[in-house]
Formats: sequence, C-alpha cells, structure tokens
Amino acid sequence: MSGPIRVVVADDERMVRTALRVILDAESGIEVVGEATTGAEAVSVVRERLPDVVLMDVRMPGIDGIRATEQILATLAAPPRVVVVTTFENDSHVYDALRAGAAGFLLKRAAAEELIQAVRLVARSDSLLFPAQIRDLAARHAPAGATARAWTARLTGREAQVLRLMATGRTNAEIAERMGVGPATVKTHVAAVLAKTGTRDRTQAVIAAYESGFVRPR
Amino acid sequence: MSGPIRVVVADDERMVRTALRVILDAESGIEVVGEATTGAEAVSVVRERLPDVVLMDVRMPGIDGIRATEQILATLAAPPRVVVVTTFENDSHVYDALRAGAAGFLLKRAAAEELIQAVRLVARSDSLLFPAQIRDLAARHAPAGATARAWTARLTGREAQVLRLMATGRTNAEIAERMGVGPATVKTHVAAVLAKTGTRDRTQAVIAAYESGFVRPR
DNA sequence: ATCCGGCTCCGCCGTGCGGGGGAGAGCGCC
DNA sequence: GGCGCTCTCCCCCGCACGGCGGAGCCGGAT
Repeated sequence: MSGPIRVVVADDERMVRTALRVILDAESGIEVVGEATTGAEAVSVVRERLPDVVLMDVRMPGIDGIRATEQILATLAAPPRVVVVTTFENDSHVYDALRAGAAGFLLKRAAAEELIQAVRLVARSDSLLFPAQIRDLAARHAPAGATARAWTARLTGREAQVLRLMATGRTNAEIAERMGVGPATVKTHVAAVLAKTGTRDRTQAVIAAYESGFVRPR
Repeated sequence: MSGPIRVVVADDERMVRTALRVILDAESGIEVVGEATTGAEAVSVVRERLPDVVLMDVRMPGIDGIRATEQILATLAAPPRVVVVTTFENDSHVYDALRAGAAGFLLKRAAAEELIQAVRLVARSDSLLFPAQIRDLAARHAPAGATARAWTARLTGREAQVLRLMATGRTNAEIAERMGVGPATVKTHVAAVLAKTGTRDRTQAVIAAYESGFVRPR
C-alpha cells in the first residue's frame, strides 16, 4: 500500500483550509482529497474518501471536532489517523481530543515543514505524535487528565478501537465484523483491554471508559 | 414495620434544618433522627441512622445533594426514600435529582402541612411523589429531560436500584448480596430492566444509563 | 542478527449471563 | 373479594464471554 498520502481537511475557516491545502498539495506524495466545514460533514467526507490522515479543527459549528473524531474512529473499519489542529497552545479541548483517540495535534501557527512532517509521520506510524512544544505541554497539564491520558497511552490503537466499539454495546462477533478481523482476534484485544484497565469484564471496561472520559455521553 | 417515620435532614443552612426539625418533631409519628450539612455527611449519617426518609438539599458544599442521593441509593441495601428540597421552582437540578433516583421534591416555601404530608406519603408509597405545583412544572420541562424521565418512570424502584448497581460493574451475585436478596431475584430484575430499556445485555443497559443521564460520570 | 511489541488467529474450558417458562406472597385499588 | 402490580424465587437451556496457553507474521529497535 504505497501511493500518495490521502488527506482530508476539516476546518470551518476557509483561510485555514486553503492554507493547509496549498501547503500539502505542493508536496509530492501528499494529496488533499477532501474538505469539510463542520464536524458532521467531516464524518461523511471521511466515510466517502477514506483518507489516510484527517486534519481536524477542534472548534467547529454543530458537531465539534472531538465528537467527529469519536464517530470516525468508532464507525470505520479501518479508521484514518486523526490529527487535531488548534490555534491555542493551551487549548484544553486538545486533551479531550487525545482521549477521543486523536493520533496527535498541531498548532495552526506551525511552519509548513512541520505540517508536512507531521502528516508523513502520522501516516506511517501507529504511535502517538507529540510535536516538540506540545509534548511537555501535555506533561504539564497531566494532573488534570492524568487518569485518562495514562489510560489511552497504555492501549494500542487496535485495543482503543475495540474499547470504543465495546462502549457502543456490541458483542465480540459484531466488533469483529465491523473491524474486518476474526472473532478470536477481537477476544485477544478485549482481554488486553481488560488487563490494562484493571477491569474484569466488558461492562466494567465500558464504565471505566465513561468515568475516565475516554468515551463521553451524548 | 410500624413505629415513627425516621427522617434525616441534610441542608447547609442552619435555619432550614431547624425549621424542618421543629415542624417534623412536633408531629407525632415522625422523628428527626439526624442532620447533615454537606453531601458527604449526609451519606454517612444516613448509613448510621438508616432513616425511612431523607430530606436533601440540592445545593450543598462539596458533594452536592444529587451525588449524595446517588451514593445513598447505590450503596445501601434498603435505601431510604430521598426527597429533594429546593428553593427555586424552576431549579434544573431537580430533574437531575429525579434521574438520580429521588422519590420526589419539595419547595422550601412549602407550608408545614405540605411538608408533613409529603413525608408521610413518601414513607409509605413506592411511587414517585409529585407535589401539586411541581407536577405540571415537570411536564412543562419534560422535553429537556424527557428521555431520562420516561426511562426511570417505567422502572420500578427495585429495578432502578439494580440498574444503578449494574452501572457500578457488579455481577448479579454481588448485587444480590448487597441488596440482601437471592441471585434469582436479581436476575428477574435485570431481565425486566433489559426489557424495559430495550437493551439486550447488561453492557448495553449500562451504556443506556450513561447516555440518558440516569447515571452520570465522575 | 536478534529481540521485542503489536496484530492476527487457533484451540479448550468453566461460568456468568440472558431467555423461557412458572409460582407464591404481599399490597393497593376498585 | 378480586384484579393487577411488585417482589420474591425456582427450573432448564444455550451461548457469549473471559482465562489459559500456543503460534505465526511483521516492523522497528538494538
């Protein structure tokens, strides 16, 4: 699976969308395949275009970027990596986004090279992306969302995805079908989730997911 | 089980506590067996005195009346009926309290006779208490919390209690032990909860409880 | 070249859970 | 007194779930 990295840009400000598009389109190996101006639109566009990476604004009208991220990660069999784009360095919503399963985040004032680098990195890596300045920023804000952060950090991508699907009330078989893997695989992931979260059954795991803010009501 | 109706009063304002106490103590067949000034204190006092009725202020320092209500209902085998006391007619927290399992609510400006009547009614009845003015008030506010209200309304007291314990991740056996009944009984209640909530297993029921606001994170 | 972690599966086995019934006791209501 | 609801508890049955151990594959790190 090579070919260009397919990117979808979701931001309600036209200027930002345009800026991201020109920077990325100018880069060989990266292709912007879609744009969205709301969270709901982002979900449907992602569903259509099936990109590798989504650049998602946190603050958007209607469904915000966090809920959009949740929906994308929960409903797609092979979800793209979501990078949250924010204006403010100390945006508390960033931590919500991370809990929601975002792969990383990026400041809007980042240089073009940083943006490109971030997209490439996140497209091939399965690990969380922590751009320089933000990494220790997260560390400093840790006390507030420490539980949830430690939580998600310990879960692998697949495990987090399985937990999100568990929190929709699905059985192992249904999760397997939706993720396009065998039931045995799902069982393995579920077992890993239970072990890492210190819970004894799926119900407790889901409760923990709610209590920690890993998933959120409504 | 006759004898006087045992009441605990929880309110951070001394004047309110005193007023409630003198009114109720003057009445034969009603006995105020404890007072609390915070939510946390309310929980411990209720645990000690095991009253039939708790008059609970919504707004208190620390743990508020709603969380205190939740904790009382979830942790006691035979929980008392909780009546929420509020100053304002259109206090939105009242609906939270109802969702939390409060048996009814009362305005602080209610007449002494209304108060006594309410305590007697709630002490012997298992149905929700809707004092005159508040009943249609609830109807008018229905759209906002309609889902949750309709939800709890359809559940019997025992069923609601079981659901709350389910939402703490307990097994049927543990719920049975805590409630002081047999496991078979719990199974019956769980089955009723699943049927009434339209869910197929305990995990889905717990999710529904969170999504509807019947139980709340933190 | 080796190791490690993540993802993908395979068995086996015990059991908690949920579905399907039924049944008796208490109680408020008409 | 009879009706209906709630709460209590019983049976049997099938299955999804969770615990256990094992295995192969891959990519990144050392």
